[in-house]
Amino acid sequence: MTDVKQKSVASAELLQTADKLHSAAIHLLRRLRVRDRESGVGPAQLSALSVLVFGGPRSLGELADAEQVRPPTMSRIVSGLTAAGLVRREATEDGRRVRLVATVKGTKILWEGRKRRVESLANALAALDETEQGRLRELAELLPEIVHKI
Amino acid sequence: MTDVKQKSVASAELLQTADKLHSAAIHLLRRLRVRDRESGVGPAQLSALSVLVFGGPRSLGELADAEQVRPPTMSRIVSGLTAAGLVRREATEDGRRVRLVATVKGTKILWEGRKRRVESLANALAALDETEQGRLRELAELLPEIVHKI
DNA sequence: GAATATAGTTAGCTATGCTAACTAAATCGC
DNA sequence: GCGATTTAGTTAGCATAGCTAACTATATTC
Repeated sequence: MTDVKQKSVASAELLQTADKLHSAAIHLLRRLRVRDRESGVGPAQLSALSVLVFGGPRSLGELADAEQVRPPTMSRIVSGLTAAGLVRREATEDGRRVRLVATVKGTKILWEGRKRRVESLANALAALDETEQGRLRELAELLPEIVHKI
Repeated sequence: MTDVKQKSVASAELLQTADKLHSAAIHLLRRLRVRDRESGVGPAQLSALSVLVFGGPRSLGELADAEQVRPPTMSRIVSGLTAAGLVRREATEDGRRVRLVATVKGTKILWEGRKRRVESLANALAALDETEQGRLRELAELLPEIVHKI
């Protein structure tokens, strides 16, 4: 194993933690993508749609911020969503802004995908004991905060 | 909020957990991708490279399985890695198979990326108390098992 | 009212997923 | 031992998703 100089001291464990989270995130998404593909909606579209469904209507720029992508990227994601009839663009008083709203169809599709995901994950969780399930639930609560701070 | 019929009973909490993990994974990767881009190596390439560096040499098919992608996808990822001089293709006794080996340069680049990631994540973790840091470390151990079972 | 700032879109590049169809090598069956 | 089948990998072609640069249109500022 190559010897690498470290600036920080406490990094041996954090290094492993970071790598495991990174790797787990990659593989988790790959697994869930298989199920998500059944909806015919891409992962980025699904994630953006979920913000609109659970967080309510907002402008394209706000949605781009929430999803941590650039406006042109979100513009194209939204184009796909509107073409699929999952999101509606509404005009606002400010003629430059749009208000993006999830349609009934979009809301329904999102809930169905959510159901498929939890079925997949419930399968995996069934093999864990209750203590581990509880810890996983804690992690799910903790992660958004951490991600927000990166 | 739309009313959706549920097949399973215990899903209320699992539903939330699944969704939060999904969302956290998406946003974690988006954040870390910013740092990973400094290496000039894409996320899929980086992940495949990490398997070769930490798991040792293997064939393209094995690598595709490990990364849960189809052979053609892995074939292209490996092409990028070899073009960048990070991975070497070696012949085996079986003329159909290739042995993929991380080069010294590839190993070095991976370690540098790992360092950048942990610096980003250490920053985020600094805002957590030690109890939470410990729990996070435990969960990072748990995640790969779970992902494997999905 | 002209200059500037802000919100989104369009164009064009790269990377990464997929399936279908192909090549080449190994193995099986007779 | 030789044709048929199986296996490993590649190539071609399509879609999604990231980005920057450059553009349009609307608001705001001076």
